[in-house]
Amino acid sequence: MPEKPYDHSQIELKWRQRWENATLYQAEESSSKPKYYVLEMLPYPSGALHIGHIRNYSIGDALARYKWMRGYNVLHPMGWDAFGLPAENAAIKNQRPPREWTLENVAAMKRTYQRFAFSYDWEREVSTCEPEYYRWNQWFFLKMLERGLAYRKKALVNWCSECATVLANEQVVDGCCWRHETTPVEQRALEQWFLKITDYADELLRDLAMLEGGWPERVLTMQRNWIGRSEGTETAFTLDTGAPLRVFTTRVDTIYGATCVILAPEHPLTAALVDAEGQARAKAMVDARASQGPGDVEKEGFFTGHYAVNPYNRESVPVWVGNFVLMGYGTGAIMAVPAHDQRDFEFCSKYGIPIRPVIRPVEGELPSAPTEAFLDDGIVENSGEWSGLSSSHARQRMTAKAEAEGFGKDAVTFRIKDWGISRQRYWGTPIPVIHCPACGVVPVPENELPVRLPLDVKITGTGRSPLADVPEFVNARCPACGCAARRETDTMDTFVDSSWYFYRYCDSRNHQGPFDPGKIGYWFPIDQYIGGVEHAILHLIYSRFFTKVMRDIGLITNSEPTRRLFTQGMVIRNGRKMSKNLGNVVAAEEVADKYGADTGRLFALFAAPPEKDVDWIDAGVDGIYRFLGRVYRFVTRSLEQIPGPPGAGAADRRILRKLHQTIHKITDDFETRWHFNTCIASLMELVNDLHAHEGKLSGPVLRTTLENLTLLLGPFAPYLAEEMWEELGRTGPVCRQPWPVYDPDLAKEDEIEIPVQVNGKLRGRVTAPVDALPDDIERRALGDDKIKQFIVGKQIVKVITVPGKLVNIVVK
RNA sequence: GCCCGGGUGGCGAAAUCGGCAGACGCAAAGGACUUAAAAUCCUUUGGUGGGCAACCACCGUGUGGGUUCAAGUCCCACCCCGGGCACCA
Repeated sequence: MPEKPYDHSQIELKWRQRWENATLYQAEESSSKPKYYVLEMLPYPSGALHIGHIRNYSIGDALARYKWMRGYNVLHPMGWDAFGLPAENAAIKNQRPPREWTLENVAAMKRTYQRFAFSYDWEREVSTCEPEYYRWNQWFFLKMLERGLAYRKKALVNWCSECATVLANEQVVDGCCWRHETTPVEQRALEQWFLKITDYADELLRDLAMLEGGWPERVLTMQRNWIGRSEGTETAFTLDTGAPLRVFTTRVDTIYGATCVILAPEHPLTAALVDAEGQARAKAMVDARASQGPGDVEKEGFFTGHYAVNPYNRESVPVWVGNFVLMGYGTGAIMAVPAHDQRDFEFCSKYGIPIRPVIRPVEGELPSAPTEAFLDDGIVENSGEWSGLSSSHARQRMTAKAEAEGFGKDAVTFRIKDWGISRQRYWGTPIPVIHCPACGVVPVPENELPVRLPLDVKITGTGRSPLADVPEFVNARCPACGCAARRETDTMDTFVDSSWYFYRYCDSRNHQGPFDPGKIGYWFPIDQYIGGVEHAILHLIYSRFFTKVMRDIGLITNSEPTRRLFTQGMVIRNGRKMSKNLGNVVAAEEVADKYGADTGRLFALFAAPPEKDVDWIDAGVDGIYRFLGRVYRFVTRSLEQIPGPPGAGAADRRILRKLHQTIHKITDDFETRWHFNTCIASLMELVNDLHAHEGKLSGPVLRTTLENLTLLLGPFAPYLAEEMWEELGRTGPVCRQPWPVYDPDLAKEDEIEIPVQVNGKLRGRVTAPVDALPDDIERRALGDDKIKQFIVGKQIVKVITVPGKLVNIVVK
């Protein structure tokens, strides 16, 4: 039978048509099989998939197909993070309604997903911009409002003038907007809605321990730092006005070294203590901080003219205002201990404030004229009754005293702040409350949800929410008293949408609630979540928070959404992450046109191990295309050999050995480290061996080898595998065939070559049976002619024999 | 500054537990087929030196030390690249 050329377009078109209406990838609702929930992060529908997306989804898809073949009931869904700013920007630019633009993009991207044969259960598709979805955002918001987890306050917020909206702290990168990297974030005072993630700060931190082993250590560390728990003491100095001035410190053991107290410029006491000139200076500090990027900023401050009394030693110290003291952390005021805190040291040195050491090293002297702060714990000195105690001991005793005498207490502070979710934008979930002149803020009753986003809205991109200019939307009746009232016009941060979408997949058509808790009980937690490391703190903290709130509401029983997380590396091109914004994308469709989807998928996985960043260069894609063609032609021209008689030649044994070694390698990788680049390399080796033994293989061995090769290829190149399966006369989708079974006996070599070193240098090789005993191997090594040249006339000190690995002869 | 990654041929990479460095692929060179080209197939390909030759010797995993019979892999110090955090009291 002549070989057939590899026509990727024809093969992929044929199977795409056959799979179109199939239920191939649908998860079973009730099944005796073990469940497996594999999830890739849902994309923003920007219009086109690029090769960076393909890499992400090829990893998840290979895993999903492997798990099906291993007999799991697999849930592998996909959806759209469909709200967000680009739709509004596109609307301004092209005069297109955001919804139309978004739906078109979704349709185009869905076609690309299907073209690449990603195995999603599209019956469960979720799009966050649909009222059926966002009504549950609103519902969760009302639940949080009931529980005091959603609240409103006037706050200094991060404002991006480019987005014309507020940003969460997590969305500020290097002092600039995360989407507009050159636009500095300004501070503005606005009434904002917040979700009280700080109520869960302790639990979010503690439960990271549950994720240990299943999540990358790097992500756990980033979350720990972000939550930023620190234990210390809150204690009150007494101002000369008689008012208390509370400070937070982790080093109360150094308080006898406090030589001044410093307020944040926006601290309420600052305005109360200083004159108009001082207030102007403080305001200038706040503004300067907002426009400053990261990096070392010169410490500045001024004396308020007031003093405060240290509660421990009754000493009166000056009260300063300092630009480096943060209002948002601790109490917004610090005691400055220049001898034992480097920042305080810099500040006090600059302004001539005394530096008084009170901690000495356990083995050493109290420094007399320090040139930098001594930061370590040590022995407390010059501190009255506490002198002589160790730092940690002193902290406990001194805090206990504060508590007993009522001027202080144990305190824990967090770096994480409440999550500001108000956005002055149109294309997002309306916040379901009504502002009534009589009743104040009134929640929209549950049975009136969803509060629908009006669709015919003029988007201008100026300052306030476009919804404020839609009278039919704004004008409402107060649900409580019925009088005329104004609807909230802010919409929610889109990170709310993505905080719970993976629950909705389990029951995406439910109209009674966000989902049926029983279905969550079956599918959760997610067995494997796959996405970019750029979401390590934003999405991955918010969604953990939502899970805990949902649990406390009684909707679910799990405390964490995700058992295992895999963060794949970025695809870099021209030195930047591949992104439509940066205009450096390689379009998935172009690769599929030229080489086919299978080649695109395989190449994305072959370039590097999946956790590593890859610099995208097109060179190399030809090699993958050649490989797939080589496999296909080999199979088609081998078909007439397959009915041939059995045999037991050396070629048969060698191919079966290689086959089982390959099965072992790939299975092991799926179960452990996912180095699909080497999996593909091992398939290439197997195919190279097949070519080397072409014409020498018996029919049955040829058949079993080609069939298993097809199954091993299935998770990576689904189209070609399906076509080969059919050519081989088999039926049924490849992704539902049992995974090949590794036979260690067949994989075993019978004779191996063992390198022989003399004094650590490779000098020759001997062959020995694979299970030869060390004595036997050593005898062969010492008897080898080549080796003899290196040891003759010398004294053999010792011989190290590692069976199956090497022999090292040490001579003198 | 602190905390993670990483540095291996011309290039992407491999070496999973301290045991033959460079699997697999790209690119390149040579050859077969072809009127010719493409495609395909075969061969060579870390560096230096030597040999007609199958080969042989020496060097080689960012740099310098160390441990070990044996180091890309472990330890110490340093350099460079990428990422995260960065006045968090």
